[in-house]
Amino acid sequence: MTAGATGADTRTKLLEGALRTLAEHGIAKTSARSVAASAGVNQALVFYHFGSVDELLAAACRYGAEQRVARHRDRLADVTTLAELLRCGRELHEEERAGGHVAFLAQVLAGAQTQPRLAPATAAGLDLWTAEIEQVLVRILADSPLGEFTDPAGLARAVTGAFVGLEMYEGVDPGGAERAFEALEQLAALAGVLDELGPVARRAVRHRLRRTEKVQGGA
Amino acid sequence: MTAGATGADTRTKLLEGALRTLAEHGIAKTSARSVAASAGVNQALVFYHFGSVDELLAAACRYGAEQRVARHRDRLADVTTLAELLRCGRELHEEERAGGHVAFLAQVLAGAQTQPRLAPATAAGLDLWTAEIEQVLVRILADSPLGEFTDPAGLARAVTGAFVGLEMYEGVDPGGAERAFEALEQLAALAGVLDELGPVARRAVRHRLRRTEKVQGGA
DNA sequence: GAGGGGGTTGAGCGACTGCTCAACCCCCTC
DNA sequence: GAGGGGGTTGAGCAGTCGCTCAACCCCCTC
Repeated sequence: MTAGATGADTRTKLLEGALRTLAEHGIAKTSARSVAASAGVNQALVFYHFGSVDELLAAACRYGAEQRVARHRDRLADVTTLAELLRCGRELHEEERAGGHVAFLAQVLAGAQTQPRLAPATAAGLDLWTAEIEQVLVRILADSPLGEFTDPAGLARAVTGAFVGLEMYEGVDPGGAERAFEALEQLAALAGVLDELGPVARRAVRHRLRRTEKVQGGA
Repeated sequence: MTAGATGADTRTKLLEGALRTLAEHGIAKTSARSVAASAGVNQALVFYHFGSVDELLAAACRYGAEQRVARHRDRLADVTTLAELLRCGRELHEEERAGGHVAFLAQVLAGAQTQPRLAPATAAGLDLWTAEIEQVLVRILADSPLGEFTDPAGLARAVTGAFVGLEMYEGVDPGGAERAFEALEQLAALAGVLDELGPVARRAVRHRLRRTEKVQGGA
């Protein structure tokens, strides 16, 4: 009502209103007026503080990703096993889905496909997760025979993409994500087997990889 | 121009116009007028043939998924290895991305998160892919020691979700999907190792799984 | 030739969009 | 007390939205 505030909290109100609107109503119905209403603020302030709706969404994307990553960083820091990483992802899935805290990323991600101005911010938001996951993967692969044959950065990107994709799939067909996570956890257990086999596996893997590369090179 | 046509091809014109508009301009800018313009048809026909924009999008989602799955079914039928499946996915990624033929699914998927009327059609479209992938997985796992420990249906859903997620990630940050696919292909090679180890691996996997279940049950 | 129905058309309604703007409030500095 | 600037407000413009509708064209049946 009054104008006594610093104005910085109006910015955050708008950012959080944008995240809420994105998650609840989707990017198609996210407008200056709907975000402002969710933030309890006049719609003209969107343009005063951010210049345009696109810039607000880009800022909200970064803001939301930073918040979420920071919130889960501690838990990810404890992960040292592939199985633990999957359990962590599953918990994250269940916790955040209720609050729609991951949904906003999916919405902006869809919008960014055809809106060049949103793409950099969305990529930055996803990269925040990818970087965090890469650190975990490096730790996991450090004392595993798999370590020398995999690229943690590429794998981290695959994990981030897979998580967002699964999250969206779950949104339109609830219940399937649980089975997917269970299947992936069973697969993760197999990786543990290689750890136990040790040098034998290491030699077998090396042999197998050479064959694979030959086949790929010949095609 | 003239009205001599059966009217059925106006329907398909609209469906393909919808797919084109979704892929090129995103769901936020997909309207009756924009789709009709892309189809070279009057905008009122959207409501005559489909009743509403939502219904057109739902129909287009099903139509597009069926077309794409049918187009790649033959190639998937030849896949008998995890490595081959990944190579196939990579080829599909590179071929379709140029034509935006997968992008429409991602767009409708995002819209369906908050638009209940779109969800069933989107889920059906994704399930078409998932069912196809599940068949491949069953074939792959048939004579592998992994077969008895994994759930093909859950895994298929994970694969579909991961593919769509990666596709969208690539859309906002091009170039990373290649590294992701390479990393996954290296991982797939490891699965082949287990095949070669045969009964030894089978026993080790069984042992490992029992331990994993115990840990999960205790937590 | 009269009638009818599937398919098509352009105009138009009310609602909503991004964005602008003059006016205003509050607080700080002179 | 005068002035100024950051922050806020409601009204308003031009454009697009989903959707409706009366009119129309073509072909088929009597």
